[in-house]
Amino acid sequence: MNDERRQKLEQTTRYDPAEVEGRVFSEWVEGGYFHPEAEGSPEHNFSVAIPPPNVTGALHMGHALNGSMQDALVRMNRMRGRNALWILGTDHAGIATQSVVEKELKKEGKSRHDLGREAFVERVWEWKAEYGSRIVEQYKRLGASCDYERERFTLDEGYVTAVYRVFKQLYDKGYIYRDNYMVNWDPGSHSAISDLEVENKEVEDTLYSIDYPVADSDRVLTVATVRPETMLGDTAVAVNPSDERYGDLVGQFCELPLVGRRLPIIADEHVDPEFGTGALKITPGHDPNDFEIGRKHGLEELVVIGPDGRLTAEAGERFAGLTAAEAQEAVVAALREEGRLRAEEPYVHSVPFSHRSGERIEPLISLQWFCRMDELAGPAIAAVESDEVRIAPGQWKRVYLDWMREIRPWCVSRQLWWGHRIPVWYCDPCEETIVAESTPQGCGACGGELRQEEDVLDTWFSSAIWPFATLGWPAETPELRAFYPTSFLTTAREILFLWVARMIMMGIEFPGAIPFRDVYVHSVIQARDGRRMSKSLGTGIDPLDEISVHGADALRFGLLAMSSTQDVRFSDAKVEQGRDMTNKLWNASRLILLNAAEVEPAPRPLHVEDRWILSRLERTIASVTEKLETYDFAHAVQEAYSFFWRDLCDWYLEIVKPRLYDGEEEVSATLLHVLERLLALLHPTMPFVTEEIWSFHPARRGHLVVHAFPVADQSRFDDAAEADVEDGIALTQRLRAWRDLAGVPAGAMLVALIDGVEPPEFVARLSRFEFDGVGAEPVASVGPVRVLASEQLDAAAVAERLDKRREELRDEVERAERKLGNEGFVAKAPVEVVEEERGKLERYRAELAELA
RNA sequence: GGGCGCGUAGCUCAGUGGGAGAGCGCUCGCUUCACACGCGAGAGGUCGCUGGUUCGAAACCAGCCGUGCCCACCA
Repeated sequence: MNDERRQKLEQTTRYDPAEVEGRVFSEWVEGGYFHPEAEGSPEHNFSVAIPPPNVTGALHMGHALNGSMQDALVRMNRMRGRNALWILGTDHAGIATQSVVEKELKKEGKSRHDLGREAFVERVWEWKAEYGSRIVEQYKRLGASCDYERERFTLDEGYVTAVYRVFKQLYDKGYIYRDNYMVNWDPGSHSAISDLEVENKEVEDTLYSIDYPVADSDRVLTVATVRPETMLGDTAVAVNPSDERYGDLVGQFCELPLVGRRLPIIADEHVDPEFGTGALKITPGHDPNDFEIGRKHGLEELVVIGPDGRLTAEAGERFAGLTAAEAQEAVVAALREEGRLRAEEPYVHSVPFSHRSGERIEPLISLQWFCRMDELAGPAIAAVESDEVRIAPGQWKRVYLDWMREIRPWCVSRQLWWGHRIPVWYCDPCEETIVAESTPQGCGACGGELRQEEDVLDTWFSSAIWPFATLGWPAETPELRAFYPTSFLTTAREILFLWVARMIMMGIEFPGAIPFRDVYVHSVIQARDGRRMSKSLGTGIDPLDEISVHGADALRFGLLAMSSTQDVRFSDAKVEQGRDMTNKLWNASRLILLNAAEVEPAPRPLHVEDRWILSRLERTIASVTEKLETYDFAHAVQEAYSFFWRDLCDWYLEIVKPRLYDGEEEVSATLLHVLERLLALLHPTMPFVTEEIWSFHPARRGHLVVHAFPVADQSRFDDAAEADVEDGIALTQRLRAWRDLAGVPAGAMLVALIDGVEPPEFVARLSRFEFDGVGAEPVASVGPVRVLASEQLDAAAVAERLDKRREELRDEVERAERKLGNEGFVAKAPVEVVEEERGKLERYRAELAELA
């Protein structure tokens, strides 16, 4: 350390993350530490594919937690000398990105249709070029050690190749097909969306009961509906086959009010005889259940509501052109007028909404592309059942399996412009359909001109191949050979089905191997009040703000410390605890670095406390490592905290200060050794402050980011030293407490004698006692310490203190006696437990006798 | 309707069969030569309720109450 550096260390009494983080991060990037060569095998390397954030996105707490966990593991494995790759990139996020640019256009008074498809897509690319890297920059603020040189985008050139290859192969296998089918139509984004993008919410509607007259009879069938406007598309009325009330009507017809259409009365198991009158109107065009029933019975599928949410000509000229809401009003009015409305009552039920746009889903029949999932699901189920892919915590494994076993076809087409345009071409003259990986020259059959499918693929279709497409698949790249399968994936549970399940299926189908070994489903960080963190609710907490105020290490520590398997509320206190820790790390390091003699770091124990701290250090290394390896980040960081704060700072540093100030070589070497190992241990979770401190460490040969990760040295475990020092600490605390309660001034030195074995030297010093007192009368006992009378002591306060202690001891003795007096306990409890209890009882009795 | 969680100190949370813990907050005392983002000492809990298993339950089982999430096509 030169004079300038030493001066900086001396003068900086407070750790300043803002001054450190940018500088240190640049050093890492310039050092190329985050960019591994594509060498070695996946078994020896360590790789993680980041859950690609949306290009439109800003870093939120979920990313920050997720990133802190991934970075901890990537850094730990990099320090272990493994080739560690953290793949970074962003997702084109079809609907989200398209909406952002459409909003921009709207400010200019234009719509995407004014621009036309090509110009609009061009415009989105421009937007992406300008704003799309924001979130990547934010990951850097967090300290994420991603490979920024290998950044990918789900719409970049190579990625499109991979997506088209996948589509074509699934099509050739017969999994992908086109069909007219009931889909979730999102009127907000004007597109079909998948089941997984639908969110059910409780809504209060009105349940209308409507009389449908039975043809050639004076009977009526009363049906109930919350959407009377859909009756215009009714093509049947159904009853349960076992329902005796209607048995004679099955096969007959009734007449649809307002329209006059003859509706067959059919029998279907799906109808619940208990609900309402037990008669169900069937609208195959606008209700998923009715659609199923309609297909089963070969009913006509009338479309009376169009994709624009307005009634179609099919609904009759009286209603055509109205919005669904207007039509509902008109239909109800007309029914009332005709005396067909039997009842209206408030009705609470759950209704599907678009997760994307928030609008109420309009179930529609439309021509879409689907992917059959059964065949893909089989091996993906087996992989998880056999723990080839391990999902933790355990309950999520079952959730995954349950969902996979019930998997349904996936609607993969979206009526958007921004995304992977589906690689299908149609030849209108000869009605040929061509699926190809690249644009065909013309129709092979008739040579005619081709027209590409207008729809794009669901964004999740491209994210499903993320772990291997990012490594260059379908080309056989060195990256793919070195880093696939990846090692680890961490994710929020909300995308377990949307993303994780699909990656497993695609990984097995295409590269032919699972995409990752371990999946860890992390907790959700809620707002401080327990609500969801969300921008629209105004409950979001910006990780960048936290980093600006407290530093990235503080936020990382806080998030890891508060994370667990259950959802937790964001805790400012935990981030502040992390901030305090960075500051204290800095200051404890200053104490060591500025005072240590010039020696090589090495364990050189002279006293019991030296053996103790070395033992505690190695045990902490073992334990923290084990917890990181099992994704128990919360306990990992809190245990490291507790070793550092309590063992090292509160006790060891206080104990050895005099030796350190004396320039003793042994303690200097030991402290430098402890500091080196501690910095390395903490680096994966608190990378900035540890790297910065390391830059002042005399043993530094290179950056800490590639320093060896410590391996616990079990030969330093020392039960005897730990017991002796822990006893000394306990005695010190009792003496301090005794002083406090007896009202002794903090600075006063007391005199005492030791009865029996001398405790470690530090006990007297840290409790401000002199154990060589002579001549005076003993006034109290604290363990083996006989406190002697002196002018510092107030006799009344001492007496009160003694009374209190006697009271405590009597309680303890009584408790232990009661327990040992229980025959069941003595007979059935393990011997060690009983022996331990006997030992306690003896000690309490002895101390009580002393005080009597 | 099915499934999964949670209910422990004022707050946020650990703790899964042998004497209730952490961080923050609170009280008292410290300008002790690394750190007041600090140091020392404290106060504070019938572990949601009821029953059961056990020598022993915050922990295991059952029921109840409260609360959160996921899945599901009863109009």
